[in-house]
Amino acid sequence: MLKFEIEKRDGLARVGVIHTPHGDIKTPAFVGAATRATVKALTMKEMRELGSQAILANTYHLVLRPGTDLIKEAGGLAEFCSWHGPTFTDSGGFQIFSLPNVKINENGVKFKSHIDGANFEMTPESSMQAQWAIGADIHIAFDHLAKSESREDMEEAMRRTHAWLDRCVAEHQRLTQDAGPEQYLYAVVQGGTFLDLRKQSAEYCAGKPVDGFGIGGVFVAKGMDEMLQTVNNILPEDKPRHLLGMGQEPIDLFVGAEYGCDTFDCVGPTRMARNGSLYTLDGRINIKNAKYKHDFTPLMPDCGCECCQNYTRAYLHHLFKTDEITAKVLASIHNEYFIVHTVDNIRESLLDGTFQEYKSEFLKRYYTTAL
RNA sequence: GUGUCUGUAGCUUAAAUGGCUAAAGCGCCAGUUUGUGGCACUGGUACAUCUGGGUUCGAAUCCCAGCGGACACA
Repeated sequence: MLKFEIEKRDGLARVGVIHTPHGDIKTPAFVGAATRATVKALTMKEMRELGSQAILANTYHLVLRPGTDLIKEAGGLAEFCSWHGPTFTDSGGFQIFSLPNVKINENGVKFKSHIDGANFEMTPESSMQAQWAIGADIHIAFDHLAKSESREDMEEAMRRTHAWLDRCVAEHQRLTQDAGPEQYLYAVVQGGTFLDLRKQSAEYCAGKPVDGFGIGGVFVAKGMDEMLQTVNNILPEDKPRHLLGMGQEPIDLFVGAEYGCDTFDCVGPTRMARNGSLYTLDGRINIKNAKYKHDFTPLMPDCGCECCQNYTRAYLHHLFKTDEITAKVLASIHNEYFIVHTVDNIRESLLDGTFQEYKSEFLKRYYTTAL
C-alpha cells in the first residue's frame, strides 16, 4: 500500500506526505504535466529548480511514441527522462475519448493514432500493462469519459468506469505479484456535476483495494466545492486524492485543497505560458500586448523565479513578438513556478492556520485587480 | 546608354477574354486556452492598384509619357 502520512487536518483539507519509491511529495502539491515525458519547453533541471515535486506523463502519448517497451528498456519513466523523482501516469482515457472516431464497447476502446492513423485498442488491462511498463510510481485507472455533460452520458460513463475499475484492480494485482509492489493505483471518481452520481461513484471507489483516488470529469470549476465535499466526505481519509486536470485557475487550487484534494495536475500553466498568458498576483496578463513594449519592470516583482529575477516585461514582450524559443522557456518557468508555489503556500498556510486569510487575500487581488 | 520585364495594403501575393462595395496570408491590435493540441485557436485592423494623360458606358487590367525596380547587352 502506498504510504501517505497526514500531518494536519483542517476540515476536509489536509497537509501530508506521500512516500513514493522515487521520493516524497509534500501535499497539497501541484504535479507538473509532462505529457510526453517532458514538461514542454523545460528541462528536468529547471523543473527541480522551480520547486516541482512530481511530474505526470500520459500513457496514451507514450504508447504511441516512443512505445512502452522502449521506456521499460530505458529503466522506466523516471530514468528515461531524468526526473529521478515521484512520477504519475494518466491512463490515457481522457485523451482517447477526446479523439474523433473512437469505437467504444464494454471491452475497451478502439482508436486511430493521431500520428499515423494506425489502429490501436486500449482496454483496462492493456492500460495497466502499459503503465507498468512505463513504470511511474502512481497509475490512474483506465476510465470512461462522458460524451457530454448530460445526466444520461454521465451515468453511462460512471457505470463503465466502475466496471473497468474492477478489471484495472485485478490486472494491477496480477502485475504486482509478478513485478513487486513498487507501483500504485488510483481509482477514478466520475459523476460530472450530479451530486448523487458523485456520491455513488465515490462509494464504489472507496471500497476498492486501491492506493488513492483521482477525481475526474470536472468540466467546470463552478460547483466544484460542493462536488468535492460530497466526494471527499466519502473517500477514505487515509488515502491521497488527485484532482485530475485542474489547476489552470488559482481558485481551483484553493477550492481543491480546502475540500480535501492532495495533488493537482494541469497542462494549463505551461500551455498559457507558450501562448504568452502569464500569471501575476494581479491576474493573468498577455505579455504580447503592446502596452508591455516599454515596460522595463519584472513580470512579477515579488516572484523568485529565474524569469522574474533576471528579465523585464519588455524583454519578454520582445521574445514573444519575435517568436524566440526562449520566450516559451522563460514564460513556462514563471507560470509553473507560480502555480507550484501557490500550492506550496497553501500548504504552509494550512500548517500555520492562516489558510482562509491567504485564500481571500489572494483571490481578491488576483481576480479583481485591473491591470 | 540600349533592350526585355516589372510597379496592387507595412511585407508576400490574388483578382479568366477590361465589368458587382479590389481578395488572402503575414504583420499589427485584442481575446481564448483546466486529465490531448511545441509555435495553437477566435476575432478585429489595412488613408493599397507608382504619377500624369489617353481609349472606353466602364481600366489594377489596354495605349502614351514620366518616375522607381530587376535582368541582359554594351
